[in-house]
Amino acid sequence: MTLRLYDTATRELRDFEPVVPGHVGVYICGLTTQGQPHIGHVRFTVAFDVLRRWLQRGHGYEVTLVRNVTDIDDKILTKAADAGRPWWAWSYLHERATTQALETLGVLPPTYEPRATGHIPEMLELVAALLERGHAYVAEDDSGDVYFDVRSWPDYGSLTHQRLEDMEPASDADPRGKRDPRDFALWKGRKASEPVTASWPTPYGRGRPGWHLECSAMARKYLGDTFDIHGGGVDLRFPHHENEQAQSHAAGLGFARYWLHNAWVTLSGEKMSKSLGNTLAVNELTRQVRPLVLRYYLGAAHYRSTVEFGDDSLAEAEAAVERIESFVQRAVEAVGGGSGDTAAQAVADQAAAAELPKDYRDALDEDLNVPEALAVVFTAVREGNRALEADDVATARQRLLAVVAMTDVLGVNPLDPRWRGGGGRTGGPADRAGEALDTLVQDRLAARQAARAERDFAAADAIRDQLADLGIAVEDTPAGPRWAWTR
RNA sequence: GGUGGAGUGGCCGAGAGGCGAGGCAACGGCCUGCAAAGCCGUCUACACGGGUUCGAAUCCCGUCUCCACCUCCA
Repeated sequence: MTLRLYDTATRELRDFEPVVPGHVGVYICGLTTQGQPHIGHVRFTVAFDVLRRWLQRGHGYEVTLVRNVTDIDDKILTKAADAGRPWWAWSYLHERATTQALETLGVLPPTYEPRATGHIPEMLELVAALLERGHAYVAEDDSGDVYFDVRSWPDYGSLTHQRLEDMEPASDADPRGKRDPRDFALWKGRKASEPVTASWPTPYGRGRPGWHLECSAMARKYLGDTFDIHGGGVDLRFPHHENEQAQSHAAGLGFARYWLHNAWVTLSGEKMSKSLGNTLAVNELTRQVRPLVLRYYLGAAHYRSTVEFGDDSLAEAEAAVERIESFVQRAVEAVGGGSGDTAAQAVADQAAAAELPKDYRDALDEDLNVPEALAVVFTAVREGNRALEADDVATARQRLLAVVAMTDVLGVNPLDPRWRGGGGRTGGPADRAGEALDTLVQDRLAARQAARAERDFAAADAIRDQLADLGIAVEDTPAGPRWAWTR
């Protein structure tokens, strides 16, 4: 089946066909570097991480994923100034924090992550093209601003299906030298109050890029004049993406062929955003739950559905994750012939080549229907558990490989080595401290087994209680007792 | 004012004319020294009012409520 994606521009599901057969170029934007990353940002990258993995694993495409960093804009300059830091230091600080948060959550790194400030010549090239074609003009007030002339571009508004006359002109915007209040800045002349380091020489005077222009310039540079997919959050549709499209098209470029937009994580029904101050930072939540659980939570809903963050959200996600993990763990032991990393690795390797169930493929092909794909995962988990109980090793093995392969595409594969080192529930000995702990716990478990053999259950339970107080849960299985972290 | 989205069982969350998605929670059973995990089963919902249809959560008309964008914002 072919992949179908919901395209914002046409408001319908469209069969996906890349420009270059076998290759897909994806440009996503939205990561800002004005502050600490919150789970709203992360949801966006998680959604497109699944898209990327599905394009690769499900369809064999070679994917070039470009995720931009807009490292200069009004907000960064303002916030940095307030903090008494250079704007570039401020931006880079948060860029690193963001990269780290995404890594923690298992978001694969993009193919490239270009910074706006590294692409000034490319942007000026676009400005020159737009001026030459009559779709831009230099402000007549000597400000050094260059504006896009929206009335010169009849198609303006087509991405978001709005007519120019219906748009409310930016109320707060300083009209400066605009011919029409809806014109937007391609380039901003330097103001005396702004640091010189935040300006570059141009034929129109010193200045800095306006928001929007960097994406047009960088997408073109790395993905070509016409590329496949452009993604971001719904709030970026207008003005950001509308303006990007207008300036790129007006410059004669084909630009994006599919527009994908993801919905919010809300808190008490309201969008989580920096301006509302109701954000949940990634590093705060990962103190409450394991990264794998947070990743599951953020990726479990359909990307175009709003997700409401509630008190029980993370606990539910944790229960769901543990259901998958506990099957995988039991199955690896039964099928892989051991519980060590070697057995797990062998299973992971085989899963990488395993066939994915048709229902699962169909679900993801239908505009990345992750919830439906997860239903297939859980069905396989149940069938696998049943097979384990019936000692049907062949079926258990088949379901195990399917579950591992399916969860891998969703970025929540419990066997993925990235979740080790404190991340994994099974707490496998990932380092020397872990090994030492495991040895000690095994010793206690042996003592408990001895007590149980003598039917001294009081003694056995005392050991279990002691371990429980330390956050270690003990489970008895046919293969013997097992321990795992409870938190 | 313009544009877009949503209202589903105790909760989360898919679906989009007929076959009980799935997860969590709860309850009953099996298993277990007891647990845990697992398995089996129970809880049969689609904002409201009309209509179309043999049949509507799904289509049509109307109403209500909520959210988002039009200004920085995943």
